[in-house]
Amino acid sequence: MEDKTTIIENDIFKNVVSHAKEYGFVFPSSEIYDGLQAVYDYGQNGVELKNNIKQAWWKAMTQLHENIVGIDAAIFMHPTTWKASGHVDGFNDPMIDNKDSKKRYRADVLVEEKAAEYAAKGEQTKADDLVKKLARLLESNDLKGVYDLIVEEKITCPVSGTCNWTEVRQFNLMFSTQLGSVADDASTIYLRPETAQGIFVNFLNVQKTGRMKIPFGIAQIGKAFRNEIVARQFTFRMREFEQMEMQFFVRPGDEMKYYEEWKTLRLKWHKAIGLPAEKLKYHKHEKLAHYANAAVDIEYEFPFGYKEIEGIHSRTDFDLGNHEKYSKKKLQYFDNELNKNYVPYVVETSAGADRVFLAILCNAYTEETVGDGEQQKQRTYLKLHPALAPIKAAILPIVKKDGLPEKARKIYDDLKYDLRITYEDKDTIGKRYTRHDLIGTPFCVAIDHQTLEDDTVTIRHRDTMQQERVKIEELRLKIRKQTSFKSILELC
RNA sequence: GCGGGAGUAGCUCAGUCGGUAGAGCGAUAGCCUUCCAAGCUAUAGGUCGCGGGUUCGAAUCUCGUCUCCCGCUCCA
Repeated sequence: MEDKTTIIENDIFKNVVSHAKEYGFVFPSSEIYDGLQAVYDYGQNGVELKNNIKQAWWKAMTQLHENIVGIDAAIFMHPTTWKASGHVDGFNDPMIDNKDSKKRYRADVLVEEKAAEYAAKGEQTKADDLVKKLARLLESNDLKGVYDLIVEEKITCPVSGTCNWTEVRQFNLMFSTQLGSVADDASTIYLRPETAQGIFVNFLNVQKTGRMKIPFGIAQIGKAFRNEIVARQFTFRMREFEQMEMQFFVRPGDEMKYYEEWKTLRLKWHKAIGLPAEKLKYHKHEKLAHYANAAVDIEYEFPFGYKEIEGIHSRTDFDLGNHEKYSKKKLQYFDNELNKNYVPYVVETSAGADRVFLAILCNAYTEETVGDGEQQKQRTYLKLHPALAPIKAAILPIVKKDGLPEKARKIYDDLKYDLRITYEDKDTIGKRYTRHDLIGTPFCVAIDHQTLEDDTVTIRHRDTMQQERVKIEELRLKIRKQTSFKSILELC
């Protein structure tokens, strides 16, 4: 029973992926060259949808909170940034696999365990030598040396008991590149693995120039890059992805209060953009990252299971504190009420734009059987929130003659400055309705012969297929009202 | 990284015993048409993922490689 459900759900996901490609939402990157693993491009409809999601987030953050402002920091940052953040040391692990048990280990951990074994047996010198040797090899990035050491020491896999190892590979989280036209070691920099650090290094700039008073937040939307061990599930886990992050700076000791507040507010936002409450849940982290003292994920029930779409972390003063240490610049705030300086604590909300996009797309994808008996047929459409839909309305003359196209063009030209709309007169009206259902256009405006007589048109609603007749002059207000971000923001 | 499955037109897929590739939908240009993809005509689109090998001949057999999917592993 459960298997059957999984299969059906996987089919639905496959359909969503196909649909995303066929209707211009998401294409595999460099597809003509066979694609590039875990990299995807957004197509003509995808970019509109994604931009709308980002706007809904940006407005919810900056427009609705007078104490939150936005920035747009560069992707390139000073290399020391990543030492301070812990990314350089924390995520450079040498990995090794045992070919018999198929288990993967941290190579350095295997050697350290061996050393501990020696120590336990009272061979302290031997243990110390081994640890020193390992440190030297890691220092010089000598992976072959680490492998040789493991073989030399006859370290076996605890599961298979064999010494049949693969070579030692480096797991590098960050992508590196060269800054400047002359390549040398000194100019190696990283593509940022998270946007947060761009906010932290600008903490004082924003606080001072914006005269921000704690508590306050800095929001940012931007690309981030990570090498993933396994990159899978379509756009869910990509090497290049976009984050929507907000760092909220608070008085030390207040962090749990704001952590709870943002936990609630962020869930509300996901509901407001159309994700159903029953498919959203919190997932509390038991194991915390090096920088956090509390962490929770907001998960959405994708066809392939509950997965994280946003993380809310209490990051303490870890980041600002470390940047103080490494930069030797004081990153503190003078609190008038307390009459003292301190390094603020940080509550982070970090949503994946691509993940929210995928959740919205999965949720919107609807296959329905409509009609009875012989008339019964399948209908596929995207039930997108009107404010998020790539195209807000299609302007369609019911036939391509009798002056209807001209009349429709006039309406289109009049509305195009206010609304993202399209004009189409190819094919029967039914086909055109269907085409727009498939990309989630909420409204289709039909111009018929009656229009020529009394300046009224019909509006056909995507979800219900119901039509209403309205005056041309009412169109603008009516469509703008229903596709405006206000309907989302009011729920945030 | 390991194991399993797959890759043929934009999409979904056929393709027999090895004999130089098809359908449906979609697209394009028209015709017809007053409301939900279904009428008519025409057209475009594929070195069968890529590269070797076997063969007179490979979409088909074989080896390698790349990409995707499922499971394991790892993960902030």
